[in-house]
Amino acid sequence: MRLNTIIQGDCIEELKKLSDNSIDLIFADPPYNMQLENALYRPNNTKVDGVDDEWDKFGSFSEYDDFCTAWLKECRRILKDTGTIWVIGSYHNIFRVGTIMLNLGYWILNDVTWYKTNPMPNFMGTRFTNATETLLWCSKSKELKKYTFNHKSMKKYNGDKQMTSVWQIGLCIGEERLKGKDGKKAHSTQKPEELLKRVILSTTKQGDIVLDPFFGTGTTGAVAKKLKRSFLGIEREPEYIKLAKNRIANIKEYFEEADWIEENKSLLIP
Amino acid sequence: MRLNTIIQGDCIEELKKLSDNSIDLIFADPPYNMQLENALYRPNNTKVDGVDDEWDKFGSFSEYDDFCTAWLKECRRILKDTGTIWVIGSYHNIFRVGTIMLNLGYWILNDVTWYKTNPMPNFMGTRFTNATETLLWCSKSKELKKYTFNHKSMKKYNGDKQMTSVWQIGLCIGEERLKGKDGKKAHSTQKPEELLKRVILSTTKQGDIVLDPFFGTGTTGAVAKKLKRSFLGIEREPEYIKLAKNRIANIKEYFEEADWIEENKSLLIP
DNA sequence: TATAAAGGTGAATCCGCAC
DNA sequence: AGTGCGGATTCACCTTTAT
Repeated sequence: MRLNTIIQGDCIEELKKLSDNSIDLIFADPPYNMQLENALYRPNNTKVDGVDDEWDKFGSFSEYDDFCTAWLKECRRILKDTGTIWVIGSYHNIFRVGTIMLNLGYWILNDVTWYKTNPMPNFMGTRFTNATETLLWCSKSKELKKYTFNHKSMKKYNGDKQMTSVWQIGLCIGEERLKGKDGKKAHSTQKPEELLKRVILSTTKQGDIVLDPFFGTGTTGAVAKKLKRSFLGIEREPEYIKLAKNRIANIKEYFEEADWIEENKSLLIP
Repeated sequence: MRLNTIIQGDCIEELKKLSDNSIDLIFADPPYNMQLENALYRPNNTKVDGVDDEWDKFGSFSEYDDFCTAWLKECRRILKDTGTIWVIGSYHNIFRVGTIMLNLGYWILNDVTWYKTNPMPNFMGTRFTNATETLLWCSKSKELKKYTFNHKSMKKYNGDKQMTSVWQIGLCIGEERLKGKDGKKAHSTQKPEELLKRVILSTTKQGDIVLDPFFGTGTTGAVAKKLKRSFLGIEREPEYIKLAKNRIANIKEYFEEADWIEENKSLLIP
């Protein structure tokens, strides 16, 4: 298995080619199946540039369920027994994803809430501001208890208090947000690096292999590199792969990990 | 239909006796199916008094799914077209509940995160502190858009900023927590009144009928009374009913609702 | 140059009535 | 069910333009 590469192809097909029990961590940011129908306008009459990508369209709940069952089943097969998986979603899809994972035998360790510090408001005043996304962190099964969790590191990272399942993190905007040649956002759902930093720092050791089956513009790969983990990405769109490769190649600064290293000396690769 | 009463009996059987399109709001706090097998101990070897009630035990996912499908189906039948439903749960059950609701045709309006200000830590350091529960707020279907949502009131309640889907509220402890004759907590999962206050204030008008099919020790009834709404409770355990009746009868103070009244004059009952 | 004002934007299931 | 139109509706943060 060649590491630190991006495989171009269909997620399920490419997952099938990977070996049993070979991956330490999976981070998956699948399509949410948002079911948006009409355009949304702000109070000043500008149009919201929402998600209307083809990759987010499914014909029915049943189609979406079949898709998720297929890739989640492969993920469980290729995960090591000490490995865990993270799946991120919104209320549009996370309940279906959670049920499918439970039915496949996954064991939920935490439902982590990404509490957005700067969510888009509900302009019409018809609901509460939707301020969260949910991450499911799961082991392969209830019986497997030797999964990696760097409790001390996360406690230190959190100001010497045990980190909770609520993570207050801003949206990916500004410098960090990748732009296309037209100056517009290159990917409609790029995740903030801080989110991936917490994921990778908490649930991998140095040298572990992190797989992202919906690689997009490569936030998982970028953070893995900055934290000196190996990564493997699967992505269908050549345009995203191009951006991701360039992004990762240009990384020259690494995250400070002094605390983590201090607490995990025995895990370090010589 | 006699209002402001508690019906003793099986939740599903009693729901079946209620009329179509007759309820304005449902708040449901069903069994979570926690699947706790071994006792949990604190670092000092004291045992954690968790949920170990018979009513929280189900033989399998399928049994739990059947149970939830049955009561959620009845709830959808008895809700008015302008009504909505809230269901609270944890990661143990909320994904199954959410999927069942979607499959029954409910339409998710928000997934509200109850962010506990004082959650129980993870003593073993094996996971992140589980600091949330999730509330699903749903209408009967996608097409029904005339549900009650007191946007302005909630905005005022929240310091003149739109209220988000994250509610920071403490656990129900201290004076508010009902105790049995032995001084121990009377109910293992009593919810804080602040939670119900936000639910009822945001999604009912004065005089509306609020149904709680898992009434327990009556937090829903108590808050409904304090906010001058009518309530209807269903509860199987006579012991809980006794406590709830006494609790609600003793209420003499009402929540201040000046802001709400100011913003909703047209809705007031003469 | 510095500060202020104006404009843009983010995984969004976002109106209600008359015809 | 679809269309048209009057009217009510937003928060944090970053970028660009104006003073």
